[in-house]
Amino acid sequence: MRLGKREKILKAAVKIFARDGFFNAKVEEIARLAGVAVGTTYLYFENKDDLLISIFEEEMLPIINNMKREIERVPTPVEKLKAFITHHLEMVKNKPDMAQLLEVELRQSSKFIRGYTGTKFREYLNLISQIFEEGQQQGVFRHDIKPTILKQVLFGALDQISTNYTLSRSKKIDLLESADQISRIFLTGISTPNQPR
Amino acid sequence: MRLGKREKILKAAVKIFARDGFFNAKVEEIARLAGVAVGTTYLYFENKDDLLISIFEEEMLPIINNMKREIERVPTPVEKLKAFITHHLEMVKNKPDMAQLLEVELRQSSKFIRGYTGTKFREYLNLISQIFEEGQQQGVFRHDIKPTILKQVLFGALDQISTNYTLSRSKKIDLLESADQISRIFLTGISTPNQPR
DNA sequence: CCCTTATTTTGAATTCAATTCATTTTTCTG
DNA sequence: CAGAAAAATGAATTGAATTCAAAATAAGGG
Repeated sequence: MRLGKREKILKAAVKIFARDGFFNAKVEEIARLAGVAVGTTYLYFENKDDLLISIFEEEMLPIINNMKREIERVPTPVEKLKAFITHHLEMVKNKPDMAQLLEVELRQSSKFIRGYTGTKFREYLNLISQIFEEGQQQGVFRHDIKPTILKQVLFGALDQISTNYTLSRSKKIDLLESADQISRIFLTGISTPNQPR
Repeated sequence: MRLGKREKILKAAVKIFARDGFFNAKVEEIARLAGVAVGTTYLYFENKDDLLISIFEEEMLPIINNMKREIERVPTPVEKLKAFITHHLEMVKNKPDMAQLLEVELRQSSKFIRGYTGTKFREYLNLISQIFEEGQQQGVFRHDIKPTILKQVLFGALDQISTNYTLSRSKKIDLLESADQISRIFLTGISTPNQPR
């Protein structure tokens, strides 16, 4: 039938994965919540891994689009990078279930582990390098840093902070403050030295 | 018996985990390679997770000690931090099996996921914040950055680079170059602004 | 409408590996 | 060396992912 049996399963999987974690989530539970038989799940997805990867790829779409919009809201590369950092951590705060899925659970999928990082993830990372390259062209960012390395370094930093936040039961950590600190470190770190006036 | 049945199992587990990955590794194989029965494994370790965590905690010991030695080799906080970065990535290069275990497979253990990060890991991270605090006291590092955040941000950056290296089949990535780039970004980022002379 | 064929769905049966535990083997003690 | 304690074994249990023969549903075609 047309009206999204696949969608139902995906929605259910997000909930169950978020509640129980990828590993403890039972395919049978997902099927039950979706209102289908276990076997049906395997009609739409190869296996549990594939289910997780599919969620990832699907959920990344709006996230990437949001981020692009957020970035284009401001004019300069410096502001764009700040916007990226802040917005990324805001997302972690606002959609903790999804964040947990993407940051923590995803790493448990063997497909992810085995090198297939997914198109959408790469696309997300490339937003960083694009901003950086733009800044280099305008002369505001240093030329002795490679965009490919920078994008990983910045993402790694953000991801570590996010993971830490997601895992810590008591949400004492102030993500907004973290965003500010990261911006400080990186913007100073990558900007061309001020001309001595 | 005294002569390390536990040790044998640990050694075997390192090999099998590295070869097959945590998830695909079979406890039976580990037992076979160690020359014991499956059941024996469960006499020394609670379960597969515990085996992984134990490897981690045990292998971290020499790594931390090495790192401490390496750091103490140089006098200034700036050089210490550079040493940390370089040495961390050198380790990744020299012990890829272990690196893969620690970076990638470890994240698949549900115990790790569920917040128990392990004492040794925290100790390793704290090496960073200690260096940084020392630098702050000496006035060479900025005071508007929190050591707790910096240690995560720097580790996250290193870890992302490492993971990427570990996963990429073709070892084209030059870790030494990455170390240099990371040093540049961070040292500029966290140092107190040069006095205009 | 009814029959036939194709498509979708089902859930019981299979499979695979982690974990358990009654039994056996080894070590220790007096 | 007997008997008790400790350590080790591996066949049996368990739990969950995955499969697949059978049932339900949809789609045509006359």
